[in-house]
Amino acid sequence: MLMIDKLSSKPVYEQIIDEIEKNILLGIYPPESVLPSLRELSVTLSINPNTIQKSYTELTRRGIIKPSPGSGCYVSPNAKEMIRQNALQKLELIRTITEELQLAGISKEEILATVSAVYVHNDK
Amino acid sequence: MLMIDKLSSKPVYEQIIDEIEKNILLGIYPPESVLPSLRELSVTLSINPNTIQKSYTELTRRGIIKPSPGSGCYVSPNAKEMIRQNALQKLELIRTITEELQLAGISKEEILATVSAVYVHNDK
Amino acid sequence: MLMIDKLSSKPVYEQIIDEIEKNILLGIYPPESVLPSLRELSVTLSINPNTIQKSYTELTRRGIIKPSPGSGCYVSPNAKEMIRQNALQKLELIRTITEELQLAGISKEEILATVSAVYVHNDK
Amino acid sequence: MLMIDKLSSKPVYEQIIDEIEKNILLGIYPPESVLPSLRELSVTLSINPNTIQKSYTELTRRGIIKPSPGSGCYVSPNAKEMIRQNALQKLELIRTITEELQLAGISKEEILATVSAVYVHNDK
DNA sequence: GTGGTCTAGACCACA
DNA sequence: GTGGTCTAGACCACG
Repeated sequence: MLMIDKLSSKPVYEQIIDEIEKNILLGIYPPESVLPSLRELSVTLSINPNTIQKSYTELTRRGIIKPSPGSGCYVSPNAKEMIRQNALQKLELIRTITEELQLAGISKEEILATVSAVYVHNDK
Repeated sequence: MLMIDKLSSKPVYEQIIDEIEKNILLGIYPPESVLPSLRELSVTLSINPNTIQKSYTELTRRGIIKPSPGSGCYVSPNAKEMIRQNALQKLELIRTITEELQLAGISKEEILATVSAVYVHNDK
Repeated sequence: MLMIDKLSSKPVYEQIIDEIEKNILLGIYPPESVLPSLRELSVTLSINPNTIQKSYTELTRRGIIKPSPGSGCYVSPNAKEMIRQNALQKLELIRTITEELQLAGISKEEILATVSAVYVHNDK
Repeated sequence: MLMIDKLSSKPVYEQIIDEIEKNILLGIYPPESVLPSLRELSVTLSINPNTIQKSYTELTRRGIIKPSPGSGCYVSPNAKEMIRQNALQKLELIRTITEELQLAGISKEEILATVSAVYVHNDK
């Protein structure tokens, strides 16, 4: 099941992408398996099929899923690796925010502690 | 004075906010000093006055500047502290992104290195 | 017998057509020989009979095979010639793509090299 | 003016992409210039704004144009180079078709002649 | 049934 | 005004 918050400022289609990537990483959607159909997700999430389609199109462009019209959408064999590659681009975002924080007088230690806390927390 | 990139993906009004905050932190706009007028910025930056106005309104909301009807806007006495408090909220964003990166299989070291690189680089 | 990749972006029914044409050209399906039945292909390839049917219908339309009610489909005597004629239409597609490549600044030599490489490679 | 054939099998949004790329290559839309707005194109071409949007989104993804919400879409400074890079992927398509033609018994010379004819024709 | 394209019309943030 | 997102509903090719 995908968790979508329609009131979030993050676009719904991006939330769907993130949730599906998460499920693939967690093994809920294993490689080669079939994803829920556009219409099925549309009904269960109460979201317009076009919005789901937009998410699937982007996932396809990233090489994470593979659509087969008339058959369904399948998780790519190398989906996890593709997700990792796309995630690396977020490091650039980290860099940008860090620059802003530095300028505002936030110490390096505060940021490093925030990052480390995430890893420590989930290592339990 | 203010460096604005109209083609940036960051909205112009946010760029103006960031630039003014930067100038305050650098002491270019000292506490109690008067900021450039709406019209002045509008002309020198070739930017719609409504956009400047939006930036000033947001800076006022954050307690960083104070409007003085008829005589422009002034830098708040505690502007630097207000900027720092607002920046702290961005740490939450760092946390969210870090969680996504962790799930995608990015190591803690990669993120810490990215953050450290920013501080090392600007300490030169 | 037939190599079908269900995850290919090329529709399955087109893959079937191409594979059958290939087998005819290679002499695996000689003129006047009988083709595998709909049910047989459907079972061995795990493909919907409607899809096989669509391929056979198209091959019939092209004059490459001939249905014989009650006793399967037969390879036309002039099948190879019909295949060649249909292939010639693809030259038009080559022409269209070439025009686009030329406009984009791709040199003639790059395209000629690509084409020649295919023939050299398969002449081994 | 963009030439769009709504009856073509090629999707309208792809035709729009191709036409805009063509105009950029021809210098009709110079680097840094503003493209027609979504609504303007929608009216002049009698095509739904969402379809135009889809084209602009893809052009943005390819790094050919740069949207600036509230201001318009601008041609990237390095648009021509980005178009060339994307065009190179079409060489792979040429390769695939050539393989099919070879299998069908089409000689290398026929294909080379087709390609050369395009360049000779437009060199006049 | 599936994914892919297109239209129509609405709402939002931004300039 | 601009681009971006979303909904609603239709049609197509494919399996």
